[in-house]
Amino acid sequence: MSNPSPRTGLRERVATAIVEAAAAVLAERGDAASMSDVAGAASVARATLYRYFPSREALLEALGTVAVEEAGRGLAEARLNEVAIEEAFARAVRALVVVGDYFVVLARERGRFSPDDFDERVGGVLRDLIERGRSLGEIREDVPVAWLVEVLIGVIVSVLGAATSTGVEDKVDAITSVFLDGARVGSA
Amino acid sequence: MSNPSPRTGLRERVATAIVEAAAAVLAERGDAASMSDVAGAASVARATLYRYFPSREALLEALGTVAVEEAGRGLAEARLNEVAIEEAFARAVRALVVVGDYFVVLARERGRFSPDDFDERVGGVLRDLIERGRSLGEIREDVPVAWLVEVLIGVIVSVLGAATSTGVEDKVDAITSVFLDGARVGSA
DNA sequence: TGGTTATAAGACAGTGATGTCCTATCCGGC
DNA sequence: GCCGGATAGGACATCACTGTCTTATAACCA
Repeated sequence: MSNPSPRTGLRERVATAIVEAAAAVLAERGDAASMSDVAGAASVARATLYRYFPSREALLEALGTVAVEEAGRGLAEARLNEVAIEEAFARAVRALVVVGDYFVVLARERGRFSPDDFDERVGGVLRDLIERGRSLGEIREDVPVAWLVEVLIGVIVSVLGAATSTGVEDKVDAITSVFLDGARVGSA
Repeated sequence: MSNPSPRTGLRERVATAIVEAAAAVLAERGDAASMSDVAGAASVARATLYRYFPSREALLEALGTVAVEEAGRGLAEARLNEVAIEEAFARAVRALVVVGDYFVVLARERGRFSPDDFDERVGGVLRDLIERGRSLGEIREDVPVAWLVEVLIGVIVSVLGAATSTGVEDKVDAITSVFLDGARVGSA
């Protein structure tokens, strides 16, 4: 009895596998997905799913926590305010694209759980980035910051949903470039 | 008995009022909204709601049909291929913004009902518009058309969701301008 | 191999939403 | 004022999902 629980390693692996499956299923089918769907996607019996997460709410919360954690950590590690605006946007987008389905679910379902955490660690960071760009004269001021934040999130989610099997950098480049410079061919 | 059904005028009015309420509720709460929520929002008894739409599925389908119809009609009447690209995008965006909550629900829930109708009357039109812009050298070719279509839809939905109580033209201008030229301050 | 623990599979009750039905009431047309 | 259809409000069965539990089996560790 040296360890409090002997198989804590495996347990954590299965837990993350379940959350991963939940993210995939919820990203695709949205709220309509049931616990059976999640269990099936995770190749796990429904009872096992409930052993790991005592309720649907608990699973959703865990998923949201992981998503906010990863997105927030990625954004924090990106040192956005230490690089030029364009590079900062590229890093921010990359940090969120890497989160993948987790971020899609988070963006869609934020407000139902932990809207404060999301705002503090993701929304607020994007807002700060945009405002820094404004103060440098690089980001337009004729559109409310809140709209730009929503648009950026929306563009990321759209591309993540539309992308079939492209590499991460392709998506990051496309999102960053379209968000910053639009769909029109630049004069450059 | 000159008319097949005497109160057909009122009936239609109530029906559209119900669908309107459904669009508002579903746009805000998503799939989580129940028939009771819709009935409440429409200020109608639940039984009455079921008299007009025999099932939730029927209500959703009616909502989707109206949304596709209005969006498709607006796009068709916009004569997109008779004006310059920028004006065409503005008209397309306006046609979809005017649909409001209907379009938000449609964009979010498309694929669950009538994905073909949506593709034919909305998605395809946007795709054609983008491809015309490409052939004119005005729209970038380094991002897949499908992505651009999704991004445009995503931007519209994002702004519609973020906008508090702004006028339609403000939203249209912001969406069109951000989609075409991005969030960065142009060199112009 | 033997003992321990997680798991799969399924039965089960609780719950909330769906869809049906009924009755008193209301409202528009005469 | 009167009448017919529509509505509000609520009771009711049904259904799907949730969450709990049991048992036989499988996986793991020593």
